[in-house]
This record gives sequence, C-alpha cells and structure tokens, in this order.
Amino acid sequence: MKGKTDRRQEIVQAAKSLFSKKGYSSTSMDEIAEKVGITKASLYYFFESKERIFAEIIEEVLAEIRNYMAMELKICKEHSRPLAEMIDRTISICLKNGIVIRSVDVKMADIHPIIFEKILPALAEAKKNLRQTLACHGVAQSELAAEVLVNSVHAYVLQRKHGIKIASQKEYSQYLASLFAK
Amino acid sequence: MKGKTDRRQEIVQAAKSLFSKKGYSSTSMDEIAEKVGITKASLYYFFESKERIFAEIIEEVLAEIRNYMAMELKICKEHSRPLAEMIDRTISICLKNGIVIRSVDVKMADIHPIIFEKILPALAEAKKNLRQTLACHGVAQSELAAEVLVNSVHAYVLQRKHGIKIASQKEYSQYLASLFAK
DNA sequence: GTCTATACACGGATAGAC
DNA sequence: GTCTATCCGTGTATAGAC
Repeated sequence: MKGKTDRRQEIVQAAKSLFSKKGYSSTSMDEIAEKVGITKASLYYFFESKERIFAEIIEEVLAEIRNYMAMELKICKEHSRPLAEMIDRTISICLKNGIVIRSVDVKMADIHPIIFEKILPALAEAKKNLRQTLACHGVAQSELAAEVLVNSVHAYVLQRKHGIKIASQKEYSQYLASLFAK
Repeated sequence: MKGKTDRRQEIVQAAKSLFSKKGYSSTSMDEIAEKVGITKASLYYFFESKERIFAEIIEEVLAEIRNYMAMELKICKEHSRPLAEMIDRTISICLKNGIVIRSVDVKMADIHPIIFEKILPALAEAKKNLRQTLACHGVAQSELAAEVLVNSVHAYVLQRKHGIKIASQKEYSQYLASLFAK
C-alpha cells in the first residue's frame, strides 16, 4: 500500500518521538507499532531489530544537525550575525527533531558497541562544527561553551516534551547568548 | 548477620550507583541484588518494589542537597565567598551522590504519579535554594542561571560516570562561574 | 507487506523452606 | 534474613499464512 521508504520513515518518526520522550529502553516495539498503525511483527519486515531503528534515528538526526552546523559556520564566516539568533535557530532544529543526541545518551541506551563506534565520528563532527561556530561568534573557551550549550538545549527540549514549565524559546536563547557573549 | 538498617543502606547505595549510570528502567532487580551480594528475593524483604527503592534514593539525595543548599545560602549571606568555590562544592556533592535529580529524569523514569507528587516539594525547595544562593552571589537572572547550572552539573556527573573525556572539576566550575559572574 | 500465533528470555514479584 | 523455586506479565524476535 505505502511505498517501502514511506513506511520506513513513518516507523523512524514514531520511534524517534517515543525514544526521545520515554528513553530507548522504556519504549517497546509494540508502542512503536501502535503509533504507526501496524503490528509489531511488521516492524521486523523493515528493521532487523530495535537497536537498528535507534541507529537509523541517530544517523538521520546527526546528518541533519551536521548539515545545519556546517551552514551556521558558513553564515558566521560570511556575515556578522547575532549569536542569539544562531542559538535560537539551533533550538528550533532540535525541537523539530525532538531529540538532542549526546554520546552519554547513546552510552546509557546501552547500544551495541559496534553500532556506537559507527556513529561516533558523526557525533564528533557535529560537536566540532558547533565549537567552531561559537568560536567564530567570538565566544571564549568554545569547547566548554559548546558543552554547556548542548546540555542546555538537550534539557530544554526534554522539558518541553514533558510539559515542564520553562522559559520561552526566545528568552532562553537570548539568555544563553548573553552568557557566552560577555 | 547485618543490621537491618545496614542492609537497607547497602541496597540503596547499589541501586543508586546503577540507576544513575544506566537509568531506572534499564536496571534490573537482579543486578542490584548481585551488586549487594544477595538474591533478588531478599530485596523484597526490605523494599516492597523497585519503585520504592527509587523513591527512597530520591528522597535521600534530595534531603542532602537541600541541606547543603541551605548551608550555601547561609554562607553566602554571612561572608563574601567566590562563586566558583560554591559551584565547585556543589559539583563535589553531586559527584559524591553520583546522581543529580531533575524533575525530567523522574518523569522519564515513569514513576507512579503518587510517588512523584510526594517528592515534588523537595525538588522545588532544592531548586529554590540554589536560585537564592546564585542571586546572593550577585548572579543575574538567577532562575535561568540555576537551570543552566543544574543541567551542566547533571551532564558533568553523567559523563564522568561513563568515562567520557571532560574538563577537570576545577576548570569546569571556574568556567561556569565565569559565565554567571559577568 | 501485513497479519496471527508463538517461541523464548527477562524482569518484577511472591511462596515457602531453612 | 536469605535462599530456591516459581508465577506471570511483558518484550524482542521469528514462523508462516494470506
């Protein structure tokens, strides 16, 4: 009925939404299947395991983030734009994806080491791009700044997902920018 | 053989260590029991459920954090001490406990609402004390600052636990202080 | 491709002996 | 208090029909 790629993508979307909210191990294949509107068995037509779905999500998200970060670096080099806007866009991208990938999270998910090793480079490159972009915006100690920024955005997305009261996106990004700018 | 309170405490310690590293739902009662050196069944002599162990850990950690925060607030009001030192001490306390409790984490653990409601006040008070302490140190927008600080320390502890390369505690606390101080 | 049925392992929890 | 044995629900994954 659906194109093969469509279904795959639906599954990835459903799983992404559930993993990001409840965490990898608390999410069952049944829940993913139900969200897609098929049965659990059908998932295994597209993916050989739950871990493989997780790996695909991570690869997909990291690819998008990496592309985005590369673009931000380019923007920063060519024009002079406010840091707050860059952070605001970063939060938007992360909210759209609904999930912020950090190596700790992957380690906590207890994903098979071989899969983990495969995604490490993408993770490292995304972080490197973020660091360079911050440096380009004149942020001091960009390594540590990137660390703080990633964790702040990670927590922001999570809290929004769980309906926990938190500052507006605009307020939050301006605050973070003000921390790094001074 | 052991005093009743001792065993209870051993169980709490083992569970704390495992929950904080692998997360609540990825940790099994068997693992906790093995770490203590008893069987799973024996755990149920002391605790009626896995959730109850979790609740006890949270209560214990929050009590310590709350006391510590109250002390920091007092210190700050009476003497004038560097912010970096306060942050450094906070990280030490969190590393010692091995776990930083945030409401998102409790929500993600999918703990029974009734238990969750019980710990909410302690969570709120700890955060309030942190906010006041930061304000006392002259930190602007202390609400947002507390948010960023908690998440940074949370991530720091987690990364240390998983052996992920990160700045030294001293460097990290000084950096965070420098962000808030300016 | 999607389903029903099922195999199989794991995890939480209890029963009852010692 | 701690154990062995066991119950039972859930979860991943597979077999095989349609």
